[in-house]
Formats: sequence, structure tokens, C-alpha cells
Amino acid sequence: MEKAATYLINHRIRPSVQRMAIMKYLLEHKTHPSADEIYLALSPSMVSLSKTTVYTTLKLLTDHGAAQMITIDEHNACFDADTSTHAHFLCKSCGNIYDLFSQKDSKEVLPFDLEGHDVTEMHYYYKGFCKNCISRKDE
Amino acid sequence: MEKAATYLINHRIRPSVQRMAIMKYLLEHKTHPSADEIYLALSPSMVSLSKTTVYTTLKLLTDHGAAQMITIDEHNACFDADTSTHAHFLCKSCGNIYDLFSQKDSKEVLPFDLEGHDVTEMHYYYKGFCKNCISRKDE
DNA sequence: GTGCTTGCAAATCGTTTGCAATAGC
DNA sequence: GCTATTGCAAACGATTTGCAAGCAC
Repeated sequence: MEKAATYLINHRIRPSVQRMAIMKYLLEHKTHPSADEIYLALSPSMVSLSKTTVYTTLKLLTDHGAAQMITIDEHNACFDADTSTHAHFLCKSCGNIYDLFSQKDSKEVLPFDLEGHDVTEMHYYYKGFCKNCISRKDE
Repeated sequence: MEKAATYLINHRIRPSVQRMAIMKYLLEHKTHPSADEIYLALSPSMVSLSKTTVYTTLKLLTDHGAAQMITIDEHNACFDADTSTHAHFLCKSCGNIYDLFSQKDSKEVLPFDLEGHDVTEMHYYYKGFCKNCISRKDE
């Protein structure tokens, strides 16, 4: 069976054609696409696909823990099939969002006092100028 | 002179009546208000105030480092006059945003490998259920 | 055939823009 | 008077909603 279908079933989501296509896209494109980007990428090969379905599916995936919504860019939500704890970096020049992972030798625990709140989600966002844009400027 | 006026001048922003009112509101209300909340709170006493001015002023404050924009809630941007590095916690039940500060004995540096990117902003967001909502449920 | 899923069109709502009126040096 | 600032109304754009048609077990 396809990886995307398995992934959906494991998260207790019925694998429709549309849902599999969107899940597959998220699993294969680690670029943190927006709903619109997913729609634009898939609609040529899925002519009947509607943007509404993309939105509802992304909400479904997020609610079932099959993806996470990233709000680092205030203009539109982005999505990531990797729900493990990692940080995101938004380049203010090119707009790309990069994944940042923990350094090998550091603790997983972050230095904030949670004051008795029950934390279910953690989002670590960094903004600035990415390596590529910096070296481009130097030329 | 008023604290808000001084604060604006220190950030090289001309202190107009509207800007002072908005800055004052942010300094006195640590509740991370949205543009709309600020507008609704100020408009009774500043009848001529327009929402446009609130938006442009908040952008000005953010650009000059006199406030920071928080995108923890995907529905609308919130603002915080405290630009020091601290985390935010959004309660999914009551919608309140709380400040979280560093634990005394921990390092300031977070365990993510920045991979050579130039970081200018850091945002640490936690979501879940706040202390108050948890104890309310227990009753 | 009953309930879940999809897709269209319209609505919603936070935010931005164009532009004319106003205020402050 | 000239420039920065304000405020109205309209535009914009991402997302949501209402609802009818289609699909799956």
C-alpha cells in the first residue's frame, strides 16, 4: 500500500483519493507549503480538486496529529507532516522556511518555566536571513 | 513626561496623541492584545481614532523595536511591548496568552542548531490548557 | 440509503491600500 | 507652507460556511 494511505490509516483518517494526494504531497515536500501552494501543485493532475477540500483536509490532518500547522508567517498558515519537536526558521529575504533540529549534545528540555500549565504543543520559530541569502549578498 | 512618550522617543518614533495612547495601552496591558482589542479599548475615549491608525502604529512600533508581533494565534496577530526574549503560552480553552520566562538556573541558549543562518527574531510558543482552566475543570 | 466527503459560490473577517483631510513644526 | 500623520471607504486575500451533489460501505 502507498505510504500516504498507511500514514492516514495510522492516524485514524479514511484515505480518500484527495486526502492521500495531500498527505503524499506533504510527506514528499518538506518545504512547509501553504494550503494554496498544495492546491496549485495538485490541481493540474486533480482537476476536480477544490481549495475547500485542501483546507478541510489540512484541518483534519492537524486535528489527528498527522501534520502540524505552522504560523511563523503571519500571512498564511503552513503545514508540516513532521510532527516531531523541531524548530523552524523563516528567511525574511527569500521567504523559505527551514527545519532546525536539536544539537546532539543538548537537552530536550527548554529553559522556560511552564508554571503549571498543561502543554500540548510547542512551536519554536526563528526569523532572520538564511545562509543562502547571506552568501548571495556577499557576491 | 509620560512614560509612553519617553518610550516612543527612545525608539525614534514621533509621539503623536494616537501613538502615545496605543503605546500606553500596550505598556499597561500585558494581555497581548490584538489590533482590534486595542481599537475597541481606546475608541470610547478617542472617538476619532481609526482602526487604520491602530494598524499602522502597531507596524511602526514593531519595525522600531518598541513592540513585538506575536503570531501564536493563527486568527489574529497580537502585540507585546516587552521585546525581551520570553516565551508565550496560549490556552486553547480560554484563549488567554501568558508570558513564560526563563528558569533561573538554565542557559539562555536554546538547543537548536542554527546552521549558519542569521537570526534576528526568536519566538517560542506553547499551546495547551492553562492552570486556571485545569482547576476550573476539576471542580 | 444513509452518512461521510467533496466542491462550488458566497460570506466572513483581519489587514492593507488609495487618497483626501488634518495637524505640527 | 511643507511634510508627516490620520481616517474614511474600498479593496484584498486567506479562510470558513451553507448547501447541494457525489461517493462508499
